[in-house]
Amino acid sequence: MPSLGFHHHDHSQCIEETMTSAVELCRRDKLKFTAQRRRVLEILLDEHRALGAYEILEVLAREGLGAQPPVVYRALDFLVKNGLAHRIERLNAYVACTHVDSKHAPAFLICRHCKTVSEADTSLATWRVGLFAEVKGFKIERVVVEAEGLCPACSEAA
Amino acid sequence: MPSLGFHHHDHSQCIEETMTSAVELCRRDKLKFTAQRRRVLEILLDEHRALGAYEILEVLAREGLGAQPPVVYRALDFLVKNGLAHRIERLNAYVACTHVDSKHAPAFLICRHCKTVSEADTSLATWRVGLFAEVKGFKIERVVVEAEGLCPACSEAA
DNA sequence: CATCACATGTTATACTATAACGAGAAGCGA
DNA sequence: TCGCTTCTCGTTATAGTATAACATGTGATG
Repeated sequence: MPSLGFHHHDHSQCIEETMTSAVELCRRDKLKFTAQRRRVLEILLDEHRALGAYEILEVLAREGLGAQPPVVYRALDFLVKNGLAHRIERLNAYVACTHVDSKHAPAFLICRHCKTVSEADTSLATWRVGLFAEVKGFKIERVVVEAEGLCPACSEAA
Repeated sequence: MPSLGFHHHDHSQCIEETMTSAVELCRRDKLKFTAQRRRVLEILLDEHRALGAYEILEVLAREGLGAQPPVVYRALDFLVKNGLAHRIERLNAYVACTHVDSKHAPAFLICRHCKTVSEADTSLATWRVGLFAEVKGFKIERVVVEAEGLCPACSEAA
């Protein structure tokens, strides 16, 4: 089971790799990876943490890249639609995807204290629900799996 | 695996039973099942559907049971905290619980068309996530599992 | 170079939720 | 019964999240 999140890791490399994947993905799919979109992804990547749309907007505004809500929501829509970021429903917030390119049914571990988000690229978590759905003739199109709790670091601190 | 939702069923009985369970639960736990709280639960029970807080508020307002947002949010907090209702994160909306009394880690099937919500009282859906969390030393406190798609009826209609 | 699709800028507004304060009502021990 | 605490309720104001709608710009393609 792949992982990433609550460990120390070479973060600048982690950012770089993801940005590279993103560029490639956009080239492949003929998508426009504009400055705004690029910057929003960078902002998300800076922290393995869920950021609210307005938090991101503040940064963009400081940098002169857009000052109104639609700006950031459009960039986020783009990133989410193309699998470069995910929306965390539980928090009305957004995180960079840490498994670009694999088409995934992600599950998230959300620390309620430090808001760090760890993504499991696993469709496994969903098969039980799938089974249940089948019984009822329900056609699943998307599954949200979000676990909230305490990450190792915050767990110790407490 | 227990179920309920996309079938025809004796709805008035289904409401009555749930209200009875709620009354009993409140007596047992010495909770005050006030008129407002009771009415909000009834409103939720009327439909196996996720209702927004303001939708509920409209009904309350028409009936003179409260006109301001805090009224409905307080009632919903009470119901959710005591397991009589659930919040659907995906929709920022609320549904009556269909498995009162069992302490559950519910999973939901949400029809994106008719907004009907079916609740599976299953901690099964979560075990995979639990495994993943264990690996990472994460302490899970709550898991949100919400599947979105098309229910049998809407599936046929399409 | 005309045009079409898409990206951006901007204003206004809708929807969701909570903070904060004061007044009433119920439970409980002295 | 009194006084205390705790919970419930009413109300105002405001915070936080998201989108509709319309105008403008820009780049790719035929």
